Amino acid sequence: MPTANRIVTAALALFYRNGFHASGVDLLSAEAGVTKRTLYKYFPSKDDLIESALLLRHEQFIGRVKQHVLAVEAEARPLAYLDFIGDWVAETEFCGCAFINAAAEFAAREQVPHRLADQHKEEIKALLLGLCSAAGAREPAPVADALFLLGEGLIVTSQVQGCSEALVSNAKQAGRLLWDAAL
Amino acid sequence: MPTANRIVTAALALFYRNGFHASGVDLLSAEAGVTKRTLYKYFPSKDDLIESALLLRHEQFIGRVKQHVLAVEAEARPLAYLDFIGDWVAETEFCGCAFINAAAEFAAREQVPHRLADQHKEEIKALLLGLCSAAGAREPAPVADALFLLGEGLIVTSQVQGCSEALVSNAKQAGRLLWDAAL
DNA sequence: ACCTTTGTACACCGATCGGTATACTTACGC
DNA sequence: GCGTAAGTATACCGATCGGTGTACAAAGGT
Repeated sequence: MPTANRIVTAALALFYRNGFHASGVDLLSAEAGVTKRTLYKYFPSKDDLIESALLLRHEQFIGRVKQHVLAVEAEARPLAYLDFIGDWVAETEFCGCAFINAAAEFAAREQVPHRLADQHKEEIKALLLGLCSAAGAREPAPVADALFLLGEGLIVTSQVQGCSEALVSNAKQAGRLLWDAAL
Repeated sequence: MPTANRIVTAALALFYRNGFHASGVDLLSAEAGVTKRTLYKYFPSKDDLIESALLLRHEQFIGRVKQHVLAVEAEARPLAYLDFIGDWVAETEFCGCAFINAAAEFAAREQVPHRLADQHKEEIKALLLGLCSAAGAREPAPVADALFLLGEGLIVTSQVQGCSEALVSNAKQAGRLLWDAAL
């Protein structure tokens, strides 16, 4: 694995687990198994590393969710999105959504991490809208938004309180009810 | 206003606007109009100040939501919760939920701010469950969870992407549909 | 009148922050 | 075999971090 990728991968993991401000460059380089000097050869500042880590996360995440929803027939894809979120929040390494965390730590909308979070969520919403439309919703936008919001709620609640099977199940049930009403 | 209250109020505002790690003690004391020395007379450490600020926030927030939902008849209270969230996220000073932000910055569950966030959300969920029960839901728990998740989704999405009228409206519509189905 | 409390002003502490300089090793291409 | 690029090791930079020591001004209670 090329050095730059090793660095950004390790950085993403540490940022995700530890937070952005709380992860110092010394720790980042140690975690990547490289010298601070090497890290700065590839990423001219910590801000650049944060940006690269979030871009990597975006690609990874979008890939995972697409792979999951495209594995089922078109009519089931909107609800498969909630299934995906439900599986994700149950993972032991789950630490919330990296982009929500970024928006929380970089509160100003103009800050790069916050803007990346905005774009990431926009892409997820667009994907979900397409799925709802293709699955035959009469009005795709309202149900796509509703499913998205249930997913976001599941993400942050699992982050704050830990994953609860009952909550995941209730979220899916609500999603099913909303989806059936949207056909 | 007593000095300690001035400090914790200013601290809460700054933490909420700026984040916890990003708000230094020098800035905190300046914002409170008080010397760093005075700040440390009332709060032996920054961690203590964070804890006090979050406790204040909890009291304020629970008070506001109760006041809002109790202003309408019992049958309308579950949906009035979503109305409250919808109004809140549209405020210009809105910076997300202070407790979700705290859980994001203090990722480990054992950290005090994260634990306070857990307790805060638990209290909100209990309140909502009571409202759903009193309003005549056949099974209060699933619909209470669903309304809660829609609210949490609305909070984080408005934080990341800014408040959108369409999104708020879609959240309320989904809530109405879920609530009608729960009677 | 006096003493205690409350707060100010400000210099200071060690540690850590993001980031850099210098000198050295290693490996690979031509 | 030699030059160049990649990476290491380590010491260092100024700034800021959370937190403290000290000396002094005001104000209130008795």
